Amino acid sequence: MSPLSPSDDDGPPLRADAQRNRARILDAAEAVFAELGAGASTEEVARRAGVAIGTVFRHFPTKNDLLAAIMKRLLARLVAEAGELGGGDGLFTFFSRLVAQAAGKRSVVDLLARAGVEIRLPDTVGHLEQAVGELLRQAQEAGTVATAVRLPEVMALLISVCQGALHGGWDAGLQERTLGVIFGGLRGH
Amino acid sequence: MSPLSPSDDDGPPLRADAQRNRARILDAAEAVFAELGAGASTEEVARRAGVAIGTVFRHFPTKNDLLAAIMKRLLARLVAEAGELGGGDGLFTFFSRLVAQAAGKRSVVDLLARAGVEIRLPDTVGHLEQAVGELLRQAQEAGTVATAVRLPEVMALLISVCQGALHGGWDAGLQERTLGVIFGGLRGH
DNA sequence: TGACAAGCTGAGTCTCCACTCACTATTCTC
DNA sequence: GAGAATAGTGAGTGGAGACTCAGCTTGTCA
Repeated sequence: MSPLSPSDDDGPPLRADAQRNRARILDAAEAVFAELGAGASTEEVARRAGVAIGTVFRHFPTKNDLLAAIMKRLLARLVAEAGELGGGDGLFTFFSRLVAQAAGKRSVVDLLARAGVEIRLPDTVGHLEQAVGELLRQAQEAGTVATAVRLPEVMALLISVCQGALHGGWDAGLQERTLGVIFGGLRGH
Repeated sequence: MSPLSPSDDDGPPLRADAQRNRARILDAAEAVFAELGAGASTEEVARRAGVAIGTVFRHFPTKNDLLAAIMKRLLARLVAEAGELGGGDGLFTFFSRLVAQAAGKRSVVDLLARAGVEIRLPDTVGHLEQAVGELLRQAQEAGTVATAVRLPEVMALLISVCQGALHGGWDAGLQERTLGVIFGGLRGH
């Protein structure tokens, strides 16, 4: 893994054009990887962003760095989303939203799956676990989730169901029924 | 997709050495893809099988054909395994065994996920659905699974949980607790 | 056992893709 | 607005991996 990518560290601030391009590249990469999976070429990202390929590599020295940067944004968004939920149904809502996203976008899941393997993002992943943990706590307090349920299996289910939704191309009905089974299991009865 | 691979069609029977090599290639491929995922090189498969790479391509004109052949064997085994189970716990046992396999081997899941995407194996996948459907029917008859549960969500959960186990590297305890939640959901209370 | 078909071999081709770098263009600073 | 620093460009490099094929080997069958 390269050292910190520009705009992450505290080095000299980026030039205006560089900031613009960096944002364009991130957006393009997110879209491209969402459509084609993490196997999509860096060239395609550059084309979509409207920059030369060299520019992509200037900002993200390796393809992995680019993936990591996207992953970080995605996770940060999820954490934010989780942070806004709560109460008895927060955890369930979070599950549903994640799955709905996963069914359409390869990136979320393709990347989620890589966390901890090729990409190291312990902090951000930790934050997500923390946020989900809080949702779990609130749900258990409200009595909508059995107290025997622990965080690791909730995370495991979250990842599983995203993977499944992605690969299986679930429609809305199947999503609902599948989650229904899991929610039943979480409730305990 | 290429036409039928040798030994699937009814053309002239394979020569003895060809049969031997075909079997070796399939075994090697299964092992290699299990370890390294479907991205492993055909060269590695040839090396492990102790044949030249040309031989692999003689038997399986494209890498996809090779993957399809392995997939077919894997699914056939799963169907056979499902066929031997039954009663109130058959479905649960099947789930547990699949997940236990998935946690160790990339192939099962990596390939399961591709069914219907790159690889076309409608018959065999259909057979698996049929076999799982029978397990579901028996479990519902025995009262261990709620009657509201339908086959599609069972398949969806099966695939999800395999994906999750694969990517997350679950240990035995996590497997058990995660499946516990799902089993609870299937039971209905 | 000889002859022919079937199968095996592996160096070589082709394509794709991550990544580089010498050069040019833009922005910033004073 | 000029000079310096920063950023952009895109043809080029290197490597990996799927797939081919001309020549050699082996099994089969009369």
